Amino acid sequence: MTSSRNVVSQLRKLISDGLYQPGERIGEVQVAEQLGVSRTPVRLAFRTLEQEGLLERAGKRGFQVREFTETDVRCAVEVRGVLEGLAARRLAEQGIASELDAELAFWIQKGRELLAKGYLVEADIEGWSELNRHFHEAIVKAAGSPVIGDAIARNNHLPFAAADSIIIDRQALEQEYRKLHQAQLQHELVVQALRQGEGARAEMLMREHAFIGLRYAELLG
Amino acid sequence: MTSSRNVVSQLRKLISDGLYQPGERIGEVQVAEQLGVSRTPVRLAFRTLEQEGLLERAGKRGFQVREFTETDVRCAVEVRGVLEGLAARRLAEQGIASELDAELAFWIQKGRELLAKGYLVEADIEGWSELNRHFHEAIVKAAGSPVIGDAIARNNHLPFAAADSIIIDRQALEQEYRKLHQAQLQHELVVQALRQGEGARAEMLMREHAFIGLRYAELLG
DNA sequence: GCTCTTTACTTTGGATCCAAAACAACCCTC
DNA sequence: GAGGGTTGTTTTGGATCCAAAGTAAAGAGC
Repeated sequence: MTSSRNVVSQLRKLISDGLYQPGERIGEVQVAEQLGVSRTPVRLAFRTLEQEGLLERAGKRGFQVREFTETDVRCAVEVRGVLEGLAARRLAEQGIASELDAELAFWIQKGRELLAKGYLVEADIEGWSELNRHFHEAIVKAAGSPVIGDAIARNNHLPFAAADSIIIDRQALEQEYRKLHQAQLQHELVVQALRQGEGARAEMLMREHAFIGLRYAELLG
Repeated sequence: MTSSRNVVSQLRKLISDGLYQPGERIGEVQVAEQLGVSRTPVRLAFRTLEQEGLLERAGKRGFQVREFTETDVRCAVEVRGVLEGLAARRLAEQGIASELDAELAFWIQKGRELLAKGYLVEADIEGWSELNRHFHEAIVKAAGSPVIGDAIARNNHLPFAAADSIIIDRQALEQEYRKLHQAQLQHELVVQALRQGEGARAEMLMREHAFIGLRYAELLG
């Protein structure tokens, strides 16, 4: 289990680092040697990564690294949007427990503090990524069924689809500050809607929020 | 590959047939013997089924059959609804090719023919399942990116979530006829919306359509 | 010279073997 | 009698071996 789990995550990293190019055929022995294990855990990992969508069957034999188009990226983001929107709507409809309310308030507060000084520094990127992930996870988790969370988790395996994969341009922290500021506002609006039991509004806000990493840059630049 | 693929689908069947109870621990050797193969393909299959969500890790060792609550079922149906809704909206927004238009028209026509006689016979169930699957697949496929289709496919691995898993009560074909009649109408409305480029309407119709197997019975009874 | 066939090599799939980890039962000690 | 440690059994994970399928290359026939 130790090694097997590691092989999966190591392979994920190798792929997203571009060591294995999209469309490139990927062999069991090759990977096994590179990671210093036998073929067995690699074979197991291939099956997992196939299901995750990072690998695909290459013809009649073996696997290849899946390649993603612009449209794929956009779709993956939209998929996350509708799924998180669904989670938010369900949550608003069933009402939020005071414990969850406190947790969301906590991450909202964290966001305010991070943005309070009016600009971004390098270290803030990690901080935002952290609070953003917690915020989204809290909502999805509270939606009542692991099924939605699983669907999101599987979608998030596509490296560009996860909520915390918001592309941050370290060269343009000024612009990124405005983007995160907007994201923070959206977080606060979502919480507002959740508290009021406004299901449709919470859903739409979450759906729009998913786009922030995708097409906000040009507007907020 | 032959055997490996088979092991996955055979196991899926054994699980959904209830031979392995939800929550029950499932051992590699046990399954291997039952299917007459060695442990290797079973181990591979377990990883696949874990990702599909039918199995889950049982503590520190092995797997167990996942159990699903009422809420899980409802959520899985809703997940399919929002995803197919997303596909339909994208499709409406980008416009449908004449080839797809013809295909959808074909399945619509099939549905009309099946329901034309005014009642259901046993054999119609299979026929409807067939055309229904084709109809849904055509829309999802045409939505432009495999990402949405993959997300739906993964969700459909939950046996009760797939569009063609509409529960048909063979004892009450009268009632089922009304249900399928309603489903047919919804199909036609979706096509209408798609042709008109009415994205939001297409989306909402698909989302509602997902519920038909779930909560229509009591109303149409 | 081109194509088809056969052969050799590469790579994956399945089975078996071995080691390590987990679980359970038992015994010993306090 | 209870708790903890130890031992033994079960089960999984990793490595290796063998067979089968696929691909590529080379040779023969036209």
